[in-house]
Amino acid sequence: MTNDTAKNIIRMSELYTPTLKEDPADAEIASHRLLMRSGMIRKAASGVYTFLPLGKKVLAKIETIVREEMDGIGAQEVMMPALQPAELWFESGRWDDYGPELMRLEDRHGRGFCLGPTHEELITSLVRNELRSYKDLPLSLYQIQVKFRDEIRPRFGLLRGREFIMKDAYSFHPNQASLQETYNDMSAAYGRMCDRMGLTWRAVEADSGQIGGNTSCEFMALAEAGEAELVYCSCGYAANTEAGEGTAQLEEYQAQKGLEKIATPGIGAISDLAKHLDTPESSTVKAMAGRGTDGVLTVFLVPGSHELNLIKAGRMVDGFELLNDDAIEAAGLSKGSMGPVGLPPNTRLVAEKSLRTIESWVVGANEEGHHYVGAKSDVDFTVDEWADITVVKEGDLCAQCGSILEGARGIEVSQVFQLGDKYSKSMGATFSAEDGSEQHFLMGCYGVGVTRSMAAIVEQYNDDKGIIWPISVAPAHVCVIPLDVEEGEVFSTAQKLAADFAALGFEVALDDRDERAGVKFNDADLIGWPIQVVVGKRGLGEAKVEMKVRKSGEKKDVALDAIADVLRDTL
RNA sequence: CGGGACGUGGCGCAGUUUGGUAGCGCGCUUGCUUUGGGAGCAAGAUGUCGCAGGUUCAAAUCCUGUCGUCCCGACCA
Repeated sequence: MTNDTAKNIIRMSELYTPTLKEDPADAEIASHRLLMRSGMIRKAASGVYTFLPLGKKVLAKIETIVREEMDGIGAQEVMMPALQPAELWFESGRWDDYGPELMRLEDRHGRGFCLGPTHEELITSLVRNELRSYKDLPLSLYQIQVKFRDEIRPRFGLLRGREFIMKDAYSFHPNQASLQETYNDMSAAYGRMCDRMGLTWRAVEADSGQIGGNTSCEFMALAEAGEAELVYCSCGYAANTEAGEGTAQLEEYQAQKGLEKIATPGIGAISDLAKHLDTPESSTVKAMAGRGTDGVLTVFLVPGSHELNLIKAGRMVDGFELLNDDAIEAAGLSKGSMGPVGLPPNTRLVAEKSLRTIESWVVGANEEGHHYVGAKSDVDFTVDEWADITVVKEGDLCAQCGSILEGARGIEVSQVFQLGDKYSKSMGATFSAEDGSEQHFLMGCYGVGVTRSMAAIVEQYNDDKGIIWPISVAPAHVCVIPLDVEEGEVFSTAQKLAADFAALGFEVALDDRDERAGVKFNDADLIGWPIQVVVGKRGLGEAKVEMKVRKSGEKKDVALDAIADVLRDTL
């Protein structure tokens, strides 16, 4: 055994891994509870965590996977500052647009800075001076670095922190074809990363949010604890519900001869209305009123079973905001019984396209305590525009193939965007094209939540005993557990096995603590080593050790001289 | 920011209703015994009861303010 090999063995007697018997009071979801209990992380403040030695090892594993995939598609690693001058954010306009989520501060001279929540500004300012010719394009740069976002509500441990580690990559292109090519390479690399981390995932169509741009795709680790909802279809279509499109399956309210006003005293909510009429919510129509920056009153009609998608509404009406209760009244409308019949003049009426599949609508009568049944489009009211404006949901029909969409929850572990020229234009980043003209770069940006991925993996790999790390990200491959650490055959055999495993290239932990068997077994299960090799007097009498596979729980006795081979075959 | 809950040794909690000067389990220290799934016995150490005011002879307990934390919502890579 060389000294180098010995140094690579994680000695539990010296390792700082304070495991907890009980769940911490402030941790709810599995990843938060188990990462805390296994001594991998500790909280410093709400949404701010320290990574202890084992947690740090897992992070390093994830980072290695990310690096290998980035390097593999020709992206180059850089390191940008977390502390960024405010001027760059003035240039892009995001000093104002980003809102309170941006961590702002001043230096002693009163100059403005922020702690970077993302790095489009920084990287654009970097390359605009040095990347001058189309001959140098395309170029992809990335970094793995800490980010800061002053989240409204940090939660779920590592899933939504105020400080977190992200891999962010940025690409620069002379034209759309080049951007598309890199975007495709990145997407493929992201899929491979998820696979290598062992995640069960789906790539979904996404909204591009605050980052800007148009084409965007999110990589979701499927998990009940996830904050995102998504729909997917057997044809391959998948989308975040905030971005996706589907056709709502609606039901016709009992055939009506014509418009009929009915009294619905005290009924405001769709659920109450549906109950009152003994009809499904999907046979009713809900109206939502708001105004954009142009001040025109706009009423959106969506099926009672569905929600209005405010992102889509905002895309149709610039600066759209829903009216509050006072404004509803001031506009001459009645909250709880709003509808398309008898709206104030000059109201813009937009209806969800799925509503075309039903003829006779149940709608509000714009009069408190009253609704209409049997309202018909083009007879009783006129829709100005039919559009996709609902939040898609499970059970809707796929916009691409017409099959029924399935629903799931997911953790957004990464996202790819095509930014276009949003930042190169606002920040004046240009290059000389082949024909000699000055053109704005087309950009892409690509993020991976490294710490979030770690939590997502635990969400998918745990049981009532603890974490079950996939081998690719485990803090070590195998833990050798001697049941006696006094001088003697048991301990010396365990030490030799650990050294042998390490010499063969395995990552090894040795639980050389003077603890009882139960403590070691429970900690090993909690920490989640993929393989445990137990060395005890009982087995050693027959020259055997016990190997336990954490994932399956399978235990078997293995002859000492065969254990290395069995280990290799199992890993 | 709205709604809800909670801050008591390192961790998990009781005690607060009805004020009387702080307790349990785990962990920690020492010793003996034990040793294949979170050991037993014995002896110990550790608390400005989040913080600041106030009421009272007396405050963990009542009142006011404040800070922190978690959950739901709005928001968001």
